[in-house]
Amino acid sequence: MHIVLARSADGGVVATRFVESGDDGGNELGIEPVAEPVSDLAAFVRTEEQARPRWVWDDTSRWYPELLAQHVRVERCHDLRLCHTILRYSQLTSGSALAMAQHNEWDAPAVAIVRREPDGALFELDERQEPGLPTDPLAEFRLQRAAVAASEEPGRIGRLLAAESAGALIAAEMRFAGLPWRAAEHDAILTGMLGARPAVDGERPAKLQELLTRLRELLEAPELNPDSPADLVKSLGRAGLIVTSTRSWELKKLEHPAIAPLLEYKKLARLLSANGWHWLDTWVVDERFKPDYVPGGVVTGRWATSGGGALQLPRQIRGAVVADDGWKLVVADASQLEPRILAAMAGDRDMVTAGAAGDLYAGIVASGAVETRDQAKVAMLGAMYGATTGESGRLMPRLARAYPKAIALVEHAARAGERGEIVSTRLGRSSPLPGAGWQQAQSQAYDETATQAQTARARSEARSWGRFTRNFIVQGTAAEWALCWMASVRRRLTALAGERWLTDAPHLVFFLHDEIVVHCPAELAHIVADEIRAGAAEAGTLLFGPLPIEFPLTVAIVDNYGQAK
DNA sequence: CACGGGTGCGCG
DNA sequence: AAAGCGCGCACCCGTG
Repeated sequence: MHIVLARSADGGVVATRFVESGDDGGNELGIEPVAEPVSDLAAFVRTEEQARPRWVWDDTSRWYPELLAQHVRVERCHDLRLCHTILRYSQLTSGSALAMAQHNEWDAPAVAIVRREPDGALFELDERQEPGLPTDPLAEFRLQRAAVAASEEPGRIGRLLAAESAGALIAAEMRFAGLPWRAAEHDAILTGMLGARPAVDGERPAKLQELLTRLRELLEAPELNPDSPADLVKSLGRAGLIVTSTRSWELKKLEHPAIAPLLEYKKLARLLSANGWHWLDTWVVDERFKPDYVPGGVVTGRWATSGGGALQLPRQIRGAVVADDGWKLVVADASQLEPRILAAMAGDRDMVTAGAAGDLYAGIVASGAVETRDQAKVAMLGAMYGATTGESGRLMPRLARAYPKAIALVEHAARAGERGEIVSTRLGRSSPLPGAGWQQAQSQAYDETATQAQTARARSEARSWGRFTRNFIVQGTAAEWALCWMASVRRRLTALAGERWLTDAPHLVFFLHDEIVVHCPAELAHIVADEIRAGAAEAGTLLFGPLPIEFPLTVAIVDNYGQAK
């Protein structure tokens, strides 16, 4: 059963039930649905949830947080906006009325309803301000059902929509629970590396100030601001150090007494500005880090974040992520996920076999394709990213001889992209088309009047788009695997919880593309680890059926995140 | 003063 | 060793 929730013009909530009608594939929605007003949303959802419906709503981020705040969880949902975006572009539904229709309000990104102030307070923004067209979830849901039903692969696209929606629920729940964060520990890390917090915001902490003073002396540049690349290049030049950029790896090649303190300054300045005390004040509230996850925020289907930089948490400060007393963190990451995804997608049995023993790169070396593990790794990255030069570019052909099926798959995706065509992931998320400027440059390149520079530029842009589509199928399918994994883990943890509320039982607290963190009572940690492993196996089957491919995990049971890996 | 592009670096 | 994919964020600096 589905229950569609909508907001009426007067701000009230209206619910409409759908009951599946036999085996018609879901296109027809059976008896004509009746809308009913809902006065107490939380109570309504809590009651109806016992029948395990799938809740249908415009944006999970606009409905679910307030339910969670009232301690109401839902098992399943259908996020209309996220699903609309998938169906709009998917090659599996390209002939549908939804895909053929003009762009409309469902193509617009969800509007954030809260913003975070530096003091940690939440600032409420207006509800969707843009006038737009009135959204009709019911009509949109019908269009989406029809698009899936008419697809040649309703199973695949249906699984993708379910996984994407589950991801939206998980994002809201992780935001609600937050990542356990010890502000005092974070402060201790900062103080140890930078010196005490300055009394006045904006002043440099002691260690940074010392480094700056030394740098200015060593470079004889009393006014130097190392945060300004232009200023730095100039000052280095006056000291006889000619550089075209101030990137760390570039500076490392130089021999000069100022280089070591400069690299140290850059490292500490980065820590201070990205994850210093200001970040701590803004994003950590009541010993929890609560970032805004953005499911589907990346074209490939990966999540993004908005504010807080949750997906870039530096290793330096992971020691501040500490489990509550009597609790543990179970940290699990999928080993070598993307190359394994590639092997599975291509059905390349030799590459699958190479990874079967645990270390795919070691397996590639054992097959004789390359000599060292580092070579295997660099060559695989080159294959997935489209390297043409350097060691990676040189090693790739050897990989192609050893694993023709896997390499042919990414080469095929690259050629399609170069021609301006669409490619798709395993479950049917499709790449966007290149922009109008790209198309125009390509057609002009074959024009007789095209200059050599124009032709070269067009070729370069074509190859660049080919690298994007080459990577899209792998990164996007890996993102699907991760969503299925996480959805499975969530289901298993919910079963484990019984009647206990979300944060009183094992629950997901972090997700990082191919890695998850579960916060759980210490005595359940080993059971949780088993469930996480079972979830990975389930995700593999969901995507690749009976293909005997393993997605091995590295699982660590720790007190703080810094201890993992 | 606000805005936006460029740079650099954190993560996968 | 620094090439090839996807991001977000802080900072600098030129422009309006």
